[in-house]
Amino acid sequence: MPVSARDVARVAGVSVSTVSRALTRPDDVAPETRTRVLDVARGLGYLPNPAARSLITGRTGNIGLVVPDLENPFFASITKGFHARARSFGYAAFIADSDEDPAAEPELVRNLAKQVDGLVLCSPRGPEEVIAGMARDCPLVLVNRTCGDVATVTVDDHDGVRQAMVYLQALGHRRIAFAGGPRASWSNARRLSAFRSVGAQHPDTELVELGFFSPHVSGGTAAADLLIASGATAALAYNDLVAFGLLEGLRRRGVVVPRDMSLVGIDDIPMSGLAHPGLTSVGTPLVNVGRAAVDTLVAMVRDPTAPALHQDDLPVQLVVRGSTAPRRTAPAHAGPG
Amino acid sequence: MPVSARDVARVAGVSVSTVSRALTRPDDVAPETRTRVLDVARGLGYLPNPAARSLITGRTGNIGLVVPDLENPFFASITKGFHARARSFGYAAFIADSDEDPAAEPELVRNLAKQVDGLVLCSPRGPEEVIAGMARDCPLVLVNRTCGDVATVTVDDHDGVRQAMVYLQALGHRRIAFAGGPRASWSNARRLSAFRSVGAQHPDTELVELGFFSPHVSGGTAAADLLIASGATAALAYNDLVAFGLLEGLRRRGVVVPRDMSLVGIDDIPMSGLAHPGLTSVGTPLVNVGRAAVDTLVAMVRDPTAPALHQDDLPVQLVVRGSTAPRRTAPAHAGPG
DNA sequence: GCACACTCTGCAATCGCTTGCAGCGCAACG
DNA sequence: CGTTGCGCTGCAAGCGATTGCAGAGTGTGC
Repeated sequence: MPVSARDVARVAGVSVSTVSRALTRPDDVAPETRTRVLDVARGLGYLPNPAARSLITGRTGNIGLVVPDLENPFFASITKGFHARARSFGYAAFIADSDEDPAAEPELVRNLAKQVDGLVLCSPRGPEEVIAGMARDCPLVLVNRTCGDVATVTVDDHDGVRQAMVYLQALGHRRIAFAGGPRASWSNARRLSAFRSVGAQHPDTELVELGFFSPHVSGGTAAADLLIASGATAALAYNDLVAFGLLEGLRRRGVVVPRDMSLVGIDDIPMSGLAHPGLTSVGTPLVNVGRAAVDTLVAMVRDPTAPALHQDDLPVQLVVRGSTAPRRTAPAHAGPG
Repeated sequence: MPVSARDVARVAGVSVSTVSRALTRPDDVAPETRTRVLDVARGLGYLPNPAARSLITGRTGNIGLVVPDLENPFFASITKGFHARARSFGYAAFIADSDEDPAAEPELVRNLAKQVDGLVLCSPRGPEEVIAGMARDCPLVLVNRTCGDVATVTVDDHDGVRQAMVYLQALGHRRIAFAGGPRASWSNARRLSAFRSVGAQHPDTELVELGFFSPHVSGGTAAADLLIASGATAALAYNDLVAFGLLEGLRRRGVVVPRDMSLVGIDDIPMSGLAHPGLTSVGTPLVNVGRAAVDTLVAMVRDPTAPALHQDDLPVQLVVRGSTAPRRTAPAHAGPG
């Protein structure tokens, strides 16, 4: 039933080699032979068997993406960009979801390693040694994480946090809280350190670190009461989901955003514009991150000898919406000052 | 660098055949030989080359999923379920995003067909003939769509719409609008027909069809003014995203949900619980849909002769949140009745 | 007219694995 | 002790493509 190069060869009256060449190196074959072969191939609906091809060439024409959670809009957007770019390069895309389990990462990578030309590993949670090990299994690009000289794509977390804090300060906030993400998260470490370093440059502003929370809505709801108790008038969340959780938790306690509390998220996932109030957030070019990762990977595959690329600190841009407002001068339980 | 069966054979002092058998049919090999081979294989970090294996067995160990939009939380959840189930069966997962372009569907399927044992095609928009054609390319399972005797997984749209409308009627609403999805959408056709048929059973309730809209938030915002003009006191949206758009559009016009208008979505995507007010929605078991699709596909692959499976009308359950309320007896601009 | 160069095509080896078949050794049986 | 049967292993033939090499055919230059 499936049509092979032999069939095309027979019908076109040439050898299999010629069929192969007509498809892969058209210039090596006489024009009229080429068109005849290609016509027959098209007519028969011939598609080369990728397994056979990959067996001999060593290349698969596939690349893969490993993320912690496909349902998380942050990774969903990256995945979208990844697939679109992969397709434009002619690559098919494998996907894997580690379910936030660091132990699953190396297993997924190993399973995929042999059938891809390279992998993108997104926000891996595992230790450095493990990541270095995976990089040995197959060409690897890290997103939101660095590890030795493994290729990377990262966003400018520091500048993002800076933009958010400068903006909150401009609104008059002088006590700003940070609701962190997972303790083991590389992004969280970066954001937290940016939070501290920006704060250190503004002695008139007090910082409050609320702690480490799950990177989901539940993390934010858990942090909400701590935020209220902290006395801060504004908060920066590890990401938008945590910010949503804060929003929800605050609402339950009757704390009105942005009147009583300003809230800033990070990532600007698509739903952030839909919430009410709209969430002010540090806009990350999510789809571009996916694209950039593919570009980096393709560059590696095409020239394996080149030094690892590092597309570091992709620019971010604060998107101001309804969750931030000037600090109220009167206490929260009174009317507007 | 990569270790092949030959390497394992040499080290273990056996032939390649024995290595192969030790891995694929352990019972055919003497216990001590088997353990020796397996130990050596593990020690060398041997993993069989999937291309070589697939070349001869005809099976790839991969399955694929084609969706219209990975960023849409609806499909993201299905994708998550798909991947989890695939992995539990030992399959690796290809993913493809048609970007809502019906013409892309057959192309993506064709590109993937040779390297998967089967594909799941989610909410395809293309015409029947094209879908039937794809089903010829490789084992296919349709989600949210039927086509001849191609295997399918569908949810009980009719009952979902019925639950929503019965609930709205119980709240006193007697003029109910439907903001439809894309004209070519099979799901929309089903939901619309359910809307009509349920309405027909309740002569005291007037139905208003607002028209066809894009299945995104933008579709809902576009429909909002039509909804206001319709005189309806409650609306059912094609899906949650459209409902969000309605919510936003109504808010802009000062129409308060649920006080002035009750809103019900369909799908109950994860973010629906986070919105404010929380969106009442027909809960679809999204992750289960992904799982069910994989189960169906695996059954097909294991027994290609069996008749196509149809997991039709997976049960749905209305989830009531804050976007629905009893109909106000006084006009909207007055205080509560 | 001959040699040489060049273009195009086919032969055959090869990628790494699976699998039918044959062969070997051993135990049981007659 | 010879035969049979069985359990285990190796041989070798593929799977469907790619590709180095050789050879056929044509054209060019001398």
